[in-house]
Amino acid sequence: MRGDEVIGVLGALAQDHRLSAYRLLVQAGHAGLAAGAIAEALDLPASSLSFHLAQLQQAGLITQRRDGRSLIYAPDYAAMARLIGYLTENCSRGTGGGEVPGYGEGVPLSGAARTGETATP
Amino acid sequence: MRGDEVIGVLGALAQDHRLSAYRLLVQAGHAGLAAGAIAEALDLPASSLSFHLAQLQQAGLITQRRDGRSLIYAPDYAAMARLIGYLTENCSRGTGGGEVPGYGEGVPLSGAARTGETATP
DNA sequence: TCGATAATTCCAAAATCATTGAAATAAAGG
DNA sequence: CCTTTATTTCAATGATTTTGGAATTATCGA
Repeated sequence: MRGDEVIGVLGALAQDHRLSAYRLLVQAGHAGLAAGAIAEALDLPASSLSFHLAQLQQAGLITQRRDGRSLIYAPDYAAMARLIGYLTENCSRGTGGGEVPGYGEGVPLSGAARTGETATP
Repeated sequence: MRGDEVIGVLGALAQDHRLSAYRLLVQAGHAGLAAGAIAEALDLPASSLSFHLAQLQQAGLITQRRDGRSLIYAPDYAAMARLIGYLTENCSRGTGGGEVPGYGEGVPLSGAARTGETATP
């Protein structure tokens, strides 16, 4: 995941209406929710919600599909997995490579870092 | 971790200079870096960097300590761990609780979700 | 105490982001 | 074809964020 993509995903989630909408979609799971249902749940005007959903979609966090008159939004779990992978690998303890062996708090590397797993298989 | 704290941390990281600064500090590890060293590495005017470091500190992502004339910044790994925990528990697959048993991709619940931990209901 | 160094805080301009009503678009159902 | 329902796009407005120079604060060494 490139740095500018990460910024996009973080920025998309760093807004209360958008984080709420995303969480709602995660709760709804694979089936997703229609835009109207989200607007009602979050008590937002349709046009405001549309703006926020576009941001989430642009960041790759959610997908859109049409079902009759409704547009159904659902989470793209892979994007979140990639974000978590990035943060774990690039922004967490044991990541720098500059630590003096035997120094520090003695906490071993966490699973993904130790095994060299990446979030984008 | 409360929802508004998460927004604060995400917002703090969702800016390229700040994400770069934070990554630099993670690389530097526990020893940290002086503000001037960060400013030089990122090629930023001192006052701009100061603004960004304040944002990161306010979000709890970094700590500040004085060493002589220098102010040394270092990452607070626990804050990042909490963010990753929140995203894993509240924003990832298997988190909703609304899935039909036996349906879906057959991926089992992750640790925190399985044990019934919640991030702040 | 003075001068130099390392930073921050202050401030105003510039840029970006969020919000909303109204108009436009798309699909369904008479 | 016309109406209803669902949602997006547009344009205007207000709010927040980012920037960087100038002023300020803290520390050190002579």
